[in-house]
Amino acid sequence: MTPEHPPDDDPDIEIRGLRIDILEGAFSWYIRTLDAVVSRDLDRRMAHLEIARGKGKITTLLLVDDYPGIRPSQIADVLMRDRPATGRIIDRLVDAGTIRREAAQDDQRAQALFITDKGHALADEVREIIRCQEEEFFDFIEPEDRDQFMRQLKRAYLKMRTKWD
Amino acid sequence: MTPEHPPDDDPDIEIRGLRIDILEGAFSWYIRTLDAVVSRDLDRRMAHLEIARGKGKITTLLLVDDYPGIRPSQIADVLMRDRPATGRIIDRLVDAGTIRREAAQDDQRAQALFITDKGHALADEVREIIRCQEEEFFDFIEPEDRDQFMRQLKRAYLKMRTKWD
DNA sequence: TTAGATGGTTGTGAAATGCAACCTTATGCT
DNA sequence: AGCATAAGGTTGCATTTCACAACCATCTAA
Repeated sequence: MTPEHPPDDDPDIEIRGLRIDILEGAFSWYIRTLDAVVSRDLDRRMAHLEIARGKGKITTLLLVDDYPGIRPSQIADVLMRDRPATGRIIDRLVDAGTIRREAAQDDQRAQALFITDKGHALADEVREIIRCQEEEFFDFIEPEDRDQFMRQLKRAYLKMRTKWD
Repeated sequence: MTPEHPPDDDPDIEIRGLRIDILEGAFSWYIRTLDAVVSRDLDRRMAHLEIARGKGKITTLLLVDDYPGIRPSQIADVLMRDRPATGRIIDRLVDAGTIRREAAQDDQRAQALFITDKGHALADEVREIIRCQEEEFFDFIEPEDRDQFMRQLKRAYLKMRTKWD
């Protein structure tokens, strides 16, 4: 406890009177905890959509919608996942009738992915759900903090990617 | 595209030349993406530890180590998970011989959890791994950004919790 | 003493994850 | 040309997770 600090500035984290040890200062803990709650909330919002649950389908769907003919390996690259995982995400989207596989013209090994009408409509729904969640769920972030927090996240993301590649 | 912005200030996110649609401005996307990579890294660091993988075991282990006699329901509260999920996390820790269940003295329904010697040693290993990851993995966060980013995360976490309760 | 709240467990069904092995087509080197 | 190697994708496998609902036991308060 360091009551000198204004509580909102660098608060000691205490949950129901419990301290969480070293995790209190760990980036990983906050990121993982935030993720769990955000993802659960998102799952619920998408529960009726037959592409609910899991972490690559939304991104994949929007990518295919925006880039007709995009290849699975490009998607894997964005998702930072291996190809089997990416392939299965695509499987589910194809099964749901939202996207379609074709052989790439210039490379017989590769596939070109295209959105279907159903998929396009779904993509719009998904965009709306994301928009809603950003508004409703993240309303706890003060307006004046939003830009800064977003900038931090973007920077963290970009640097992490750089490291990854 | 708004080239007026200095690239490091509010960068447009582009991955291998691909834009990610509405997700580019979505908190959820960055949190979920960061989580995936952080968690994978952590899994690898803990792969040899028989409590690897998953999102509640570390917190639970440290809580039991710090608060002898803590109850499952308290842990569920910290983890923001339901009791079945928490119960199974405890199962795994018990199976691994790291903690022990007893009946709570004051309430026959409840359990009191205690760390074992093995669990205590493991908790120390885990703390060390967390420390390492914070240093090595998150080295992409500039030193001068660390405090601020951490503050943002803590605030977000605290407010999210408030909302949750 | 009886109804309702609280603490935990079990059962179920649906998925996701990462890894390794495998097939096919391009590409590059000699 | 011809052969080795890289790149694109798929399949199989084993492990784990997740949320929800139903269920049993105990405690508490009207």
